[in-house]
Amino acid sequence: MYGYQLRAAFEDSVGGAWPLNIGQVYTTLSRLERDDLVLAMPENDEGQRPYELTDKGRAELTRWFVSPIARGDRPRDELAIKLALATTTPGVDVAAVVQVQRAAGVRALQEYTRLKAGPGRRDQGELSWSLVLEAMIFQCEAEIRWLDHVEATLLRQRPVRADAGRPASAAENREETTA
Amino acid sequence: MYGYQLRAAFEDSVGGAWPLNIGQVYTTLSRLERDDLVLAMPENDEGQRPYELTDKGRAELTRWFVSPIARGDRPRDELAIKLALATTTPGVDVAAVVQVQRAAGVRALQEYTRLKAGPGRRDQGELSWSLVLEAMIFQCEAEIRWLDHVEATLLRQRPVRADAGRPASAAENREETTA
DNA sequence: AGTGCCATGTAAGGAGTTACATGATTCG
DNA sequence: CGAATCATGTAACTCCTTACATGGCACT
Repeated sequence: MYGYQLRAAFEDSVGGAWPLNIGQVYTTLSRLERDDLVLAMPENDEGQRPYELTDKGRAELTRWFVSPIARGDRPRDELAIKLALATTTPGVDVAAVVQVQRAAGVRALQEYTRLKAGPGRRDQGELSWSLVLEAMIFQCEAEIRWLDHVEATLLRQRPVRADAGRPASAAENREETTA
Repeated sequence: MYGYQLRAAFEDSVGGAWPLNIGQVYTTLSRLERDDLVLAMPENDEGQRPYELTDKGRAELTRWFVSPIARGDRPRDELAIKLALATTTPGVDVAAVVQVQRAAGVRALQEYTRLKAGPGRRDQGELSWSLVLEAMIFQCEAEIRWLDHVEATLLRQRPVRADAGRPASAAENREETTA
């Protein structure tokens, strides 16, 4: 395939959930060629430059498919980091942070559910796209459950306060937080 | 705080789940200073260079705490992408990919559970660290449930085959897949 | 004639990584 | 004395992003 086709194939598979920048496709193909994982063919009559997998590239691809993704090379979970820092930073209303994020999660879940119930696609990418959508739904549900768990933990930790859920004022932050 | 302290504070909060490279701390502090979000103080007697939040920086920090993390700026889910591509790439044994990943997920979950039941830390970072650990547990459980769901969907799609779960051989990949 | 899509790239920058260099202090 | 830790940085690189530049081709 050539660059544009690769992007189209990727975005078709994930149903447009993660758009892929075309510029990155070309720079990545250059690196792959440099590392002998793909081979650039000469430009054809239509002005396109298709690439082929080398044996090394095919081996690497197979390795990727058959090895599990290690826990270690997962990206950091920004939400978990935010909550962890919120509990260790004075002057931050953790309960408010939890509530805001939970509401956003519920909204996202509704949107996903609406998409899933929606028209459905009549093309060959339907299966892969619905798998991706369901992955997002499962993740979103887990996030909401975790936030509920966090809230319960906080209530167990410090007893209920009358003003729980109220956002911290800028004034309080100025008074209580430091670099 | 100065660079080294910031890293220690971060790693304490997340319980060492995500190590933070010290080099990145300094380059990031430089960018933050350039953007007027922090202010570098002169080197003190112990040869340390503490930083202070500017008003702009404090406002940005508050904004981060009180706004939910948008769905759009989540990193791509490599596992979902792998499964999506596996279903659209000829010659890939999707069931085998699911099984390998599921087994890894179950192993990870056991490890997390062991950690949670473990000694526990007697310091002030105990709460935030246990929240992070539980976030990983919830995510891991969701991943396993999703993989089970994918497997069920595949069985509904194509009927059961006698050799399901068998990894694709390199030979088959060579014969059946293309760039 | 202009708009939009196909198709190829480049440039600049953020965020992350590993690796390296340098000096002070502390501990066995 | 040597090794580890504290503390500050730099360099090179990957991956990803936005933005820009260029040219062909099709459709109104």
